[in-house]
Amino acid sequence: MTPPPSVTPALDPEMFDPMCPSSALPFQIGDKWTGMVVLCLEHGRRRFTEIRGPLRGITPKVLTQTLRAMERDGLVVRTAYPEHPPRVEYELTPLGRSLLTLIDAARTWSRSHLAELLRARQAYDAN
Amino acid sequence: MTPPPSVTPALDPEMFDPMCPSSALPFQIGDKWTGMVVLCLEHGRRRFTEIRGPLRGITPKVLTQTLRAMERDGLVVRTAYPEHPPRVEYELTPLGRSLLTLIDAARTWSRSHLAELLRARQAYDAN
DNA sequence: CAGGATCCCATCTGATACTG
DNA sequence: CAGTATCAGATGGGATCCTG
Repeated sequence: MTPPPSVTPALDPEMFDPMCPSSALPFQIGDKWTGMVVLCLEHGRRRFTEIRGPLRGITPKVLTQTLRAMERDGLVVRTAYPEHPPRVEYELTPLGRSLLTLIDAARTWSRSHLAELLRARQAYDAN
Repeated sequence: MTPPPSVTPALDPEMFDPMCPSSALPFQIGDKWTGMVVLCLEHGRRRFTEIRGPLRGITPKVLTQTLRAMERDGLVVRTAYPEHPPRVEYELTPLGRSLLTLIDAARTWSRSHLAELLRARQAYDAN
């Protein structure tokens, strides 16, 4: 018997390619993982472990820190169900969802300019 | 005899109000000071000390680090004049100037949503 | 399953002093 | 003036182990 599936389709575990140079972006949403968490929650709520999947290598402690900070800032709501084993779901608030426009602006910038930045960096390092 | 004025009007030493909650923004351009440096250079090139003014409290070491990183990424060009005392000017490249659109997106987001974020934070901390 | 508790380290930032 | 050198502190992120 499979567990009841989330309302939303499963997250692609490789939605954040570690080889993608987005880590070179000259801007960041919140802390290191905040932007990726927002994207994980873009299409509906997710459980703790579900979010953890695409965030390759994040430890539970750090994910908890990230989610707590986001909850504090009103970006996500946390819902704990009194079950055993426990189940907790996180969902974007409208405020959290508003960050998507910023992430989109960042992506647009990247498509237009990131290659140039990386070229400049290589050229500089060649000397 | 006053020194030859920069091409551009002087920077307002209080253009970055330390009491302004922009430090609470859930996003950041580059490192801590990068976004502010971009804004300092928005209207033309500036000398090292000129940039340092509005960036209250930045040490020369950190400003140098910031500017070097920006030069590496092709965001600014550094021009040193062989004079005594030395004179160095920094100027945004078109790539660096392209960040202004992102900064603008951030500002737009702030105007619409930052107050709400701060309210959520206060409410959370009240418990 | 969803975390809490500890420990540790790298990085970032700043303070201070000095120099071509 | 525009840095460099050195040192100290804070902070963030991660590894590991443990638990309701």
